[in-house]
Amino acid sequence: MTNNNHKSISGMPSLSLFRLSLYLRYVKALECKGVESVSSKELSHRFSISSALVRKDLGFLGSLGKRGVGYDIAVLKNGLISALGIDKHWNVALVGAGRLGTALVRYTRRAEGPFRIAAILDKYPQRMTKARDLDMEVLHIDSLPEAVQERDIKIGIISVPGSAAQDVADKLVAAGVGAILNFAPAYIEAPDGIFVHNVDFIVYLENLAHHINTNSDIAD
Amino acid sequence: MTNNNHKSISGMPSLSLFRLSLYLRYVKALECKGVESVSSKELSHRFSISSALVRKDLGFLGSLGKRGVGYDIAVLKNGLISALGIDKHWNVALVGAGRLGTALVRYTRRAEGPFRIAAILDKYPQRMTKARDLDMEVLHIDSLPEAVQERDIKIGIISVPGSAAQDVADKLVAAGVGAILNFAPAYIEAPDGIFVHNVDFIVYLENLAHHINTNSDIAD
DNA sequence: AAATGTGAAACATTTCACAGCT
DNA sequence: AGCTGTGAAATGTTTCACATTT
Repeated sequence: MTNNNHKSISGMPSLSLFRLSLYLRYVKALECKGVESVSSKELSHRFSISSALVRKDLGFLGSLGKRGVGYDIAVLKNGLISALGIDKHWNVALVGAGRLGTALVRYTRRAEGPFRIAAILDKYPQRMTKARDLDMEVLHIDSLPEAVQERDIKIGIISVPGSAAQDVADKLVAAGVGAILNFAPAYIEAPDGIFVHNVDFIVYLENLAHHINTNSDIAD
Repeated sequence: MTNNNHKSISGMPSLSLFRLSLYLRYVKALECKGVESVSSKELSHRFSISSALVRKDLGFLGSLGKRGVGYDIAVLKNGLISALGIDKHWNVALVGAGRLGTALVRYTRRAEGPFRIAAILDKYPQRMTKARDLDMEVLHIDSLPEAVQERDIKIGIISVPGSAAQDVADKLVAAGVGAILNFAPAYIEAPDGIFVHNVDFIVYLENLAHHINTNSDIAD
């Protein structure tokens, strides 16, 4: 009975995948409290969705639940970790050692999860005094290819100014990463097969502005 | 012919709304270059979507295009700004003046958009030496209600540790904000009518890990 | 009795295809 | 000729409803 078999769930809706991460964090919290099992109903309340949707989401992991009982915390946690592909460590390169980049490095370390900042790079490594307390050398961006190869880096994080973002993305792709998380205020693209998430602060604020305007007419 | 009439597009798909922000940034860039008009085809290429979808999205703003020609840049820009509800300034409160918070403040200022950080708050304002170069007093979190009232703050940004996030969210809601942007590693909830975006770094990384695993079998 | 797992229905979003302007 | 705007079809996602299991 191996549990090393990566499920590799390709047909899962992308929103389901995001929710799996939320479930995992909640399940971990329950585990810390010593809880032994959880129902789709409890999860549905926590995240304001329907219990049927929770069951559909968890159905992608296989039949992990017990009818009449619920989901065993340990089984569910393992299933989620396996489905998310975080049952091993992932080395990450962070490009842009400014304030945001430094915050992200510290944040990743504190999370103590499967993600390791294996390299920090910048165009001006010597100027990055902000990053000094990170206990890690800031490399010049030109050493990206070697860093990615030698340190088996699969994911790149971009925290440079918007004007430099696409260029950095191209370099990350050329160096061989498989996915990019972009925090710069620019929509970047990558070739097929390279996954990109553009996380744009201003886009979220604009979204909220619209919602406030539309919902409750607080217009002036 | 007023152009102050807020369109208040309620029935727009939420993904369309996000794309409007992307279109706006691109349209602004074209405007700077002196371009006069743009087609749905060009926009569709830029964002790797179908041109029909672009036209559907822009259709929510009204019939702004000219058949056989395309969309006038100035007209489109105004339409997007109006639809997004950013044809006026929005005062924002940022809670959590650590590294991430400081980065977000500077980022917002640099963007020179409609969003103004009108108050920065923290549980330990005096300790926030990182925020010193922001040229703004860091207030104690207890003065949130007065700050929100006096400064007409409609949006709250949370950049505190995950354990404090829901508590801060509750305080923001009590103080009267209409929407919350949460960067803390916690899924926070708010009453109906208050919009929340949970932007969770780790969730994005887990998502990418899954995609890499699923797509190209780099699994050892 | 309680909760899962799942087809089928309902709903939402995207693409297709083409009529209608410029 | 070129491009928008838009019903209709296709696709994707969520909810419903209930048989099934503990």
